[in-house]
Amino acid sequence: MLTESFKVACSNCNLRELCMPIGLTPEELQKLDSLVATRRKVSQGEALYRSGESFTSLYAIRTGFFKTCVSSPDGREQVTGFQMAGEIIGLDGITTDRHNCNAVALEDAEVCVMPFANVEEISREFPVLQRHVHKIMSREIVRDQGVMLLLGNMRAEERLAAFLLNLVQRLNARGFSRSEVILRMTREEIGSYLGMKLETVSRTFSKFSEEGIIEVKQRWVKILQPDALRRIFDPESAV
Amino acid sequence: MLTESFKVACSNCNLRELCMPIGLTPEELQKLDSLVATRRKVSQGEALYRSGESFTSLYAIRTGFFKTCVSSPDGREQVTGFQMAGEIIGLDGITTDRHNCNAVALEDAEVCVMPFANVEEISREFPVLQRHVHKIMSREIVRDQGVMLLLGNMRAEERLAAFLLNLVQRLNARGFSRSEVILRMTREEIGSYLGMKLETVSRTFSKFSEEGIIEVKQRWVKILQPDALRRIFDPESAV
DNA sequence: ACACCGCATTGACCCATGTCAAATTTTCGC
DNA sequence: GCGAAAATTTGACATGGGTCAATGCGGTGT
Repeated sequence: MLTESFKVACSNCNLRELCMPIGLTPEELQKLDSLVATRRKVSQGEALYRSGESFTSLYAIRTGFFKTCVSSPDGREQVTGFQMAGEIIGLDGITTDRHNCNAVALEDAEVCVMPFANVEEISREFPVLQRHVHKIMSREIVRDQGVMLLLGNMRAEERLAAFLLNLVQRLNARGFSRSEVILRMTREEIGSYLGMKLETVSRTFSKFSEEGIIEVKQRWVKILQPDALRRIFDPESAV
Repeated sequence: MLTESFKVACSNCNLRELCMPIGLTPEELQKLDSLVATRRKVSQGEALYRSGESFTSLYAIRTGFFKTCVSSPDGREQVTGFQMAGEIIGLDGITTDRHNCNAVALEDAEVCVMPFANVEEISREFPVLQRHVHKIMSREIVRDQGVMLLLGNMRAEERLAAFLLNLVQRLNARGFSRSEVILRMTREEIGSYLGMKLETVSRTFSKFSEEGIIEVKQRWVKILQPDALRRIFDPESAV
């Protein structure tokens, strides 16, 4: 029993700085512990939630890697994001009390289930959490605007360069290498996210590889010249 | 003085059902009145806020029409949305305490200035407002995902059809015609929003016009066959 | 150890949309 | 009102990325 409560406590979680507000006092931290009701394991390929299901909770990713995607009425699928440990998913469900996209695990994963009623209740008496929730939602809005910029204005190479840089930057913030990645998603999923076909993704990887900017072997990618990627994405930077 | 306080009161605003939670008691309504600090007029072409400016307030549009846009490091501009009366803008500033996009009036406009500190304070003691704020942010996230789907998967005709349908639907909710619109934005701005060039926007308008689906004369558009537009956007619907 | 199957790569060709250019209409400052 | 500037339309042509098809690679289960 003690071990159980120990296990689901944010106060003891090594991802706390990623999910939760920073610089909390011990008492504040304790309040946060009641946010998380349970944990839930999601195995590779399984959905954490699906579009249309009723919305009850937000989820903090503890381990694993997810994609979120929406589909058009005629079945075309758009990946709207890739999420990793420490990120919060489920925000799309708040407006209509039903989820508006699918969240699928790209590798075996575990999430902290935070009933949204808890989140709202605790944020009312706890301004630091309230502000944090607002920031998380706003951050998602800003991220989405960045994706629109990619999709609306950038060419294939720029999209893929931006994608790789973003990915390693986030992995690096979690203690992984800033130059090597094992992609958890297929070429088709990358393409869907970036608004291009899987063949184009593959070709663009090959092109970067021929130019010596990266080294690719299937899912494994090594970034040899990060500055070259930055320059593709933003010709002015790092010139 | 009385007239002043009368003027900025949500409780007397005819747009209340659009901006604010519905079904409030008179006392609740009165609480809401302290949300809005002042009004601000923005004339056509002027920015309500710009990327990089410090964030202090959300804005409820009272009259007029806005676009929001982000730019890439090398200056390419992406319109991320068009906003009309009753809609809330400024959410992008919450994450970093700085605005992350520009909001520009496409016609003379007036907004209600809601200092975000007020919003947070009042929503702490007022769960209905708290929920409402969360829903507004979530709605924006869902809208953005829909735009990603448009940009990532749809062809020019589908994008423009979806754009027109969305626009008249929102105007209709505000009491305007569901078949006639005067566009407040240029072909270039529509194109930027939809990820296509202004020439393509113009050509697609002309194509719809030749097919008898709409009638276009510069900024004035009349929708003759809304079902045809729906079918373009979603081949299954309304067949 | 082998065979299968999903994923990735590569090539050849094509098309939707971008690019460039010119003519026309509308808007707006003076 | 007039003239300049901006917005729109339309045409001719170019091209990035899509489509279709064949091959290669590697992980998985038996």
